[in-house]
Amino acid sequence: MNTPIKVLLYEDNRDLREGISFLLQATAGLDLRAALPHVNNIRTDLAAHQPDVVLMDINMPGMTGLEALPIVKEINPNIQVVLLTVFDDDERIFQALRSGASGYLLKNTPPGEIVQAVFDVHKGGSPMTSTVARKVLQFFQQPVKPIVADHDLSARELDILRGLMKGYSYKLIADELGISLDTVRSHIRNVYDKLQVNSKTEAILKAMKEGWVG
Amino acid sequence: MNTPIKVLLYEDNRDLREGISFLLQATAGLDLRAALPHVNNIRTDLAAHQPDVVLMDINMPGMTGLEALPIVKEINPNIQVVLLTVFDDDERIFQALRSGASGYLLKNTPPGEIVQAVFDVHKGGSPMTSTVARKVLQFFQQPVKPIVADHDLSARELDILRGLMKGYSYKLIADELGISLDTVRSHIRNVYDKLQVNSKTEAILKAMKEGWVG
DNA sequence: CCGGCAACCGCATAATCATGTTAAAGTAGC
DNA sequence: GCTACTTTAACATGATTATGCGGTTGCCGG
Repeated sequence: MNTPIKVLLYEDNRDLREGISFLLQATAGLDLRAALPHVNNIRTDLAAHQPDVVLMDINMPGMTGLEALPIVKEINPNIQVVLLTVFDDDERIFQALRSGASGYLLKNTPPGEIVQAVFDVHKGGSPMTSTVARKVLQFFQQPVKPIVADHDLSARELDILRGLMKGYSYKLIADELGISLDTVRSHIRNVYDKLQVNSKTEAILKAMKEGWVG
Repeated sequence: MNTPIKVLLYEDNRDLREGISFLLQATAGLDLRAALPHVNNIRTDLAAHQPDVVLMDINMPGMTGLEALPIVKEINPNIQVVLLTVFDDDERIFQALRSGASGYLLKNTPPGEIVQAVFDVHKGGSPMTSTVARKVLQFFQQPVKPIVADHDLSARELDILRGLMKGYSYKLIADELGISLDTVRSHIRNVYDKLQVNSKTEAILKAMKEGWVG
């Protein structure tokens, strides 16, 4: 990999922009194509500079980095975008990640690591401030839903419900569990009572919305 | 934060275990309580050492780190667990994250960073090898489903399907759309054909799985 | 020991659903 | 104009589901 990495920087704060620019320029292997104060001409910028990596502040006058991100990924999904921001609220982070950001650094990140991050994303990594990473992880762990509440369903009744949620007919469920069709009916009746519904569909929808099972 | 961080290390490979142990012991601010070759007595280990951070290999004789992880989080969710492994397959990673791992390092991580990772998790971060981080991010981005494709369902057919997904009966759907019961049947028939299913439940489940639910 | 509950089973009836067949009116494209 | 597809609709039959009203076993805790 001898060709330098083409970088585009967006940052409205002049001091910061020039500071980071200086570092990027001074780093071997990087080719800073432009350092711009706003992202309003993102399309022409991209066309003109064909960057490999875009470093982008979120909060800028005019279009924000969050708005520009989908445009970048739409034009060329191979461009790696690293967001640079002072905000670490969940909403912004997840929106950024969903839109295709490859990295998310807080502005208190040491300059050296910002440079490192450029190399990181370019070789397939995802530089993240540790607090951001933690938030992402918590997203996976949260499936420990707060409300495992009521249920009231017995083990067998859950078996039956799971059957329903697989799209099975009563007969199939009966076969699967090795019990009689009438018994399945029996259980289903009780499930309906407890869930306060009166059809297969409602039961399934409720079960899914409620989270438990499946 | 003056009290040292209490660390527990699990690693079956002797050389590695002793290498990491040495580093941890030599680091100010860390208190390596034990370095064990297997995780089979995890409960008593935890009780005896009250660690703040657990470094754990995944592949060990007897119980694996992946199996031990939920036990650790169950006993004390405040214990930060960092997994240390040679595997980077999606399955393992996501299982680990779901089970409550706070960090996930590949074994080619430089020893110095492993030590750094201990401090990281302890102060709320989530050290991750960059390739792992990337996989995690891709998880968020994938909702940009490859195919919004086929459907093939007409506008009216979608109306009917939405009715089903609200748990409505044919009759209710007919009323809602101001058409006859038989017409609803007609549409449903076509929906079933196009979705390759043959029951309300299957149609709903398929519709949800296919994503265009809302 | 007994009452309560989970799990099992049966029979019966009405409602709903699945499916076949057929067909008219409208819209769109060739 | 002809073809294709959507939307509407009717009639019919069998399958499945929803409910009602019974039962018999066990097991558990008071």
